Amino acid sequence: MIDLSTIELEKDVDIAALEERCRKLWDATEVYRYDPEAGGEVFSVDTPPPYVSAAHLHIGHAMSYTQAEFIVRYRRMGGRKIFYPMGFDDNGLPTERFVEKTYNIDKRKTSRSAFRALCLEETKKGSAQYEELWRALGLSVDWRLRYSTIDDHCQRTAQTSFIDLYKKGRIYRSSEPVLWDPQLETALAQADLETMERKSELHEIAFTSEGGAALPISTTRPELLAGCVALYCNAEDERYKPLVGGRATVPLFGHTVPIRSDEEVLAEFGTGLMMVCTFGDGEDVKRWKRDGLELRACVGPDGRMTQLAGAYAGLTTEQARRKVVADLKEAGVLRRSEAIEQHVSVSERSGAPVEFIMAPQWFIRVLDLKDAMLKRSAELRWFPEWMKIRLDDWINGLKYDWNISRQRFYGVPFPVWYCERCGSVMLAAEDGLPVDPLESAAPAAKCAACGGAEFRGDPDVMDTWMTSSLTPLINANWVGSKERIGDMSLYPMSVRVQAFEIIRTWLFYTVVKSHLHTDSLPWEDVIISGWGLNENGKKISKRDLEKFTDASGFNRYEPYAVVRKYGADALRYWAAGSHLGNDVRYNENDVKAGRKLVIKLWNAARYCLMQWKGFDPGGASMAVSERTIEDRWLMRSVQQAAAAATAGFENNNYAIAREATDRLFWDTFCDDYLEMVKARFWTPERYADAARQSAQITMWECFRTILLMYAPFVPFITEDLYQRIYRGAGGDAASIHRGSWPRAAAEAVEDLPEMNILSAILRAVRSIRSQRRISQTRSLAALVLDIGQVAAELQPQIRSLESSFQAVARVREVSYGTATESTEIEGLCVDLVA
RNA sequence: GGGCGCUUAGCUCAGUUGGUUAGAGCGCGUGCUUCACACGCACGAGGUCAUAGGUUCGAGUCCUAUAGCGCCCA
Repeated sequence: MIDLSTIELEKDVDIAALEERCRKLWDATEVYRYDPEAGGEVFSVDTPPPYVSAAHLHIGHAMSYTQAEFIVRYRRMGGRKIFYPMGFDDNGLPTERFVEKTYNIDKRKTSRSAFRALCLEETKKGSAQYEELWRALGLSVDWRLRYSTIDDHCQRTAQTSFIDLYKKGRIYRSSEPVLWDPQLETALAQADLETMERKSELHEIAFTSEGGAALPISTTRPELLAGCVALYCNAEDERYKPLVGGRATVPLFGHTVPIRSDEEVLAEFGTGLMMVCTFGDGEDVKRWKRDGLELRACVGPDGRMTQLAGAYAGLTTEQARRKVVADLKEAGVLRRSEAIEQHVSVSERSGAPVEFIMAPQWFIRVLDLKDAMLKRSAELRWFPEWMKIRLDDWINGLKYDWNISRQRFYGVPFPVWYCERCGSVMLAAEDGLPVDPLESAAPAAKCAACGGAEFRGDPDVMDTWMTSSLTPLINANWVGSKERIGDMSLYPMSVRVQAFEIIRTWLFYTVVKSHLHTDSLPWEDVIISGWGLNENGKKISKRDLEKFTDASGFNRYEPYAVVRKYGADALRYWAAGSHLGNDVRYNENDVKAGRKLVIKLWNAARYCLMQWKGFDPGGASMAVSERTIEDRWLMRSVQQAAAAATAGFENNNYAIAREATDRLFWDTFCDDYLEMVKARFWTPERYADAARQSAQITMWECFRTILLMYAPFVPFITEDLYQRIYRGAGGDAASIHRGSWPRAAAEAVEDLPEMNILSAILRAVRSIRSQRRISQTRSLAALVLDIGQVAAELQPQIRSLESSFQAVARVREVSYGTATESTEIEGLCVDLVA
């Protein structure tokens, strides 16, 4: 005999204490531990390693990580063996930028090792903060699987990737114009660019032909005149055709450049004459490479004009532009200037407009992989499906090979040395990775090519995506690091969950890497989440953290503050409200709704415990056919809701599951069912013991199912109630989160059309009481049923439900006669007699 | 300029393959001290589904165009 009467739930739930109890329990019992030896199919999860540039965590981060976690919890309850790691990206530009700002450091005036030490320091602080938040939110991560992109294992993986691709002939080193951030002074990849709209001026400037004629060109960048190396017109353009092959003189600077033509110059655009400089944009680069033009680099790596710019040397491009325009005007060769809206490519990290700079860099050849990548994209299962187009568009729009060199300090070094004499490349030995070639000697004493004995380590670091594109291989311990848990049986991983703005970077690069290294996809499914938006419909950002602190010091965008005020379950509940792939506007009120749910679950449990007096959950069950109609109806509702929730989760659409569970718990279970059965306990003299037992067993089973259905969303309250009520009563699983997700019941409950009559009466009675301002619970004398107009076949059903009517109407007797209040059942009228 | 998404109640959002009278939460109004919960319950008000056409017996749902918003790319 299991005695439930010893369980006591205090009247007011202490949410903070409850969540703390759960965290301790989960830690102590290692509920979320990945056990390679356990049975069941693996479910492995690849989630974004966030940048750890410290204190910028907002409610949007909390939302997106929680959404991914709903799916993990569902799979865990479904019996899958979960591999759920957490990574931190503490590598690359964002961290460097953060450190530069925090310590007010100029990277040119410090050493690589000193700077890296500061980065590591910040990284440590940041990741500790993240881990604390993730734990507070109840993310069911196995923290032993933590990685950070700067740790030895990740560096080893990234360097191995480099060497593998080098040996496969996928990587080449080339000195050519590359996308350049003049503020951070590093090369960039196409994916590191953003487009910015700005106001600019289009100037029409006259060059001079050999015959002395004015040749006007249109440009937004007159400061590049010093770097002008050619003029181009369309090959069919009659105006300029005769000049092709000749030369033109550049105004202000006086050097002459060839006049050439090709098919692509638009005769209709501007003056039909185009100036090519080294380098203004990708068009210039293309012609320079194709036609073997001269090189006149007039902008340096620091974004300032070079000596080639003569009087303008040392000025920033902005300053030079203004001065050149003024000088052109004075020289009388500026024909007109027109204000225009311009779209410029800027560095995602610094916001600075990019330049093209000549520098030797490492590239991964990807342009020849477009078709293969489109095929991979088609092989992936996308949730939601239409997100696939975003990857396909990106692949189709690729213009450059992937430049993986960055002229920065803090990142994974290239495992490469160059022979000082002949420049040959020497790779590190794979068994000694990771290495820093600036600190370690080259692996051989002599250059294989020339016999030289002097080597120089590559001073650059890898693009941060070079490492993060390997997260599936990092997790699956591709390189076989001894200290790591996990092996290649985890690979390809089950799912990648991420937001859409990094499809072109993280997702694309990861697919590239897996294709090249393992000739496979990195994962089976990809789930793309939306953004949390602030009240203005913009993506929640750091700025919202600064803006929305109220008088009491509470900031509704600060996840910790929200957890303290409403509880982690409440925040999670809000996150579960957005449908997959959709953005959701943040609303503090929606978090409050989550808190209400927690309290409601608690109170429902208290109520059930009251009614379970004398009930032995370990005793014999009751066949469905022996239960009352209300009980069978509840069971059927539970089965239907569980099926709907399961279908939602199978499509990774957790919001559908939450909605189905809400309707079941709030409307069906609390508002209707519990009210219907109260009479069995309040007026026991009117009911057989079997009717009470039927209710007790049904409540016991159904409430447990409701807790299970809510468990992925509100893991704290459901765990606490499970531990207090069900665990002691023969619940075999140590945690509700290891319990089984409700599967389709073996014994399906049949349709119960007569319940429509009962709920129609319930609603009619509530309406009458409300109109007459009678308390819903006050016992009344009689319910009068007027069934004269009711279809004949319904009449026996109505008479058979008499005792149910008496219970829901809370009357002492049911009688038949004339009544005036209509119901949802055609012809059926009712009335109440006080 | 191209692509993707969005536009449904005051607010935040659902609305499955086209099918009775378009739903939920919050907010609002009225009532109920009710013996799980007033952080509650009941009842109610509130929508020409962005606009204009079209297909159909029937359109929030499908098609076309337009406008506005968001994101991505030139």
